Amino acid sequence: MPLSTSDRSLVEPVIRRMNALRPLSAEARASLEYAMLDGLQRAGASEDLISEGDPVDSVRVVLSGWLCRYKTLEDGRRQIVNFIFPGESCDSHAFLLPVMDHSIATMTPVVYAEIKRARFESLTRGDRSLAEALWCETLVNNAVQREWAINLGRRTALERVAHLFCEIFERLRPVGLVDGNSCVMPVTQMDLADATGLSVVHLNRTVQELRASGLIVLRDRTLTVNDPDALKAAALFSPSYLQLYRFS
Amino acid sequence: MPLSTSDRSLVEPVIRRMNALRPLSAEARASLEYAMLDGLQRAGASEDLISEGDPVDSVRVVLSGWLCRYKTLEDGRRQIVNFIFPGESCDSHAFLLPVMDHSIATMTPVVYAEIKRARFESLTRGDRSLAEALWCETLVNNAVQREWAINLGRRTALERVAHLFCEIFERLRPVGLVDGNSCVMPVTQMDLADATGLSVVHLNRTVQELRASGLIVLRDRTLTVNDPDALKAAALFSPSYLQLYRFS
DNA sequence: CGGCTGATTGATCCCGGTCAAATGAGGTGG
DNA sequence: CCACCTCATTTGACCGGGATCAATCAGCCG
Repeated sequence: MPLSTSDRSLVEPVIRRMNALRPLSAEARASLEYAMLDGLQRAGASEDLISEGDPVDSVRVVLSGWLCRYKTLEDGRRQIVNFIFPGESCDSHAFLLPVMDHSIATMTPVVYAEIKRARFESLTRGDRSLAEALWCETLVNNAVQREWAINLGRRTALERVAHLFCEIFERLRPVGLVDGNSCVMPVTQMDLADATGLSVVHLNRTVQELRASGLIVLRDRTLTVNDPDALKAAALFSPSYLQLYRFS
Repeated sequence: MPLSTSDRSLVEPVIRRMNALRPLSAEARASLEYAMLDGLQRAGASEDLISEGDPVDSVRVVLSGWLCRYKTLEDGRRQIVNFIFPGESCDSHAFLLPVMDHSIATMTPVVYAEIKRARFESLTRGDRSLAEALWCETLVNNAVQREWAINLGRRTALERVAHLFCEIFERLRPVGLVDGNSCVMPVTQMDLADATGLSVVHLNRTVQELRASGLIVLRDRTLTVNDPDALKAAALFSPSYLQLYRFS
């Protein structure tokens, strides 16, 4: 479908984020912007963009909406291993690993830019700043993944959910998606359960425990945290792994 | 301490591994080998090589011994988030992220090569093949980290331990540390517990369950798996995430 | 109004944690 | 060679966090 030139403002946060990860040359910035505008796509909620085992033939950059990376076991058990938020990219390893080891699904309607492999390679060939920014993103991603491991392995249900909420808040903030003490929470409790390694039932009870203790307000797909420090304390949350200083 | 020229054979597996990840130019290979031989180090068991929050000022490549990446919570709970085996490197992000988000400890005595940041940068500046091999290593690492997430979040105790054993086997094999159906298992049950998110007591009982069912023999720091397929089935293990085809 | 999806609640069970003690297996010094 | 210490493995008893199963409730949409 046709997209207006006002889409430029749509890709701006991506450029800003990449540039914060690693300073981009003016040319890299321009050609990235152009490539993104060239490949704008939309997807509905609950669609698989790519599945485990699929060949990787393009890089996707998220402009709006929430996605998740997940893996499943043969018998249907499912674990969301990470979220993907606006400004982040999906498959920056397009040309290094041939097939996906996990799946990527939309959790909400999504707008993203798809850059084909060949084009992406020509983007990074000439200028190493873009490749470095993407590598940097991979490294931050890796750090997030490690934090998720300790979350799943060693935190209690309450700590896990609180920690996830803290992380979501801090990751949405630099892209302007946090408004005061609130942000949208457009996903189902089933998704939150799969992200925290809990059953839906117990996730629900844990959310209610957080509500009862006054740590969160979760209503109408909106999460409000009146006392962020209290929530962080309950979650044993320390944001250093997110490398946020880069975005300030 | 002085190291003989026979150390060349010590670094050879590293070169081979890097080359499998991404073909290295002859110069890259030579200068990497030289840099490693120049920075050989030893460490005893149970030492922290670097801790969460420390600045990263060098890249370490493991030549022999087992290490682990771990994170801890304020109250002492500890999660091993990954193992590091011979041929693998520790901090390939030396020049992109300034401080460690996790700690790295030896689990056995270790020999490694330390390449200082400045030297490392000059290694990658001239030739992009080495940087790409390291990026590739980071990506594989990332995939392993995701598998650990589903291991911790969705597998039962028995599946987790079986899965860890399968992974150890497959990661040791390409560096020649698997002998038939056996490999060394030089770590304590406490370490295995911290890697699987279990308590030591329950890990012990799970190991005994694996023994009783005939899936493993674990004795004298040696792990033997007589029927690898059976163990893989019990673990719901599928090795694709390890990208092993590269090493065959 | 019926059907669907997601949130919530209740009852019950069991996997895995916790606490505590016993057993082994080196290592060391007398 | 033995006494002793330390660290790792193992076992037992008990408990509780979170899973499971099932039913109800609340929107939302056609």
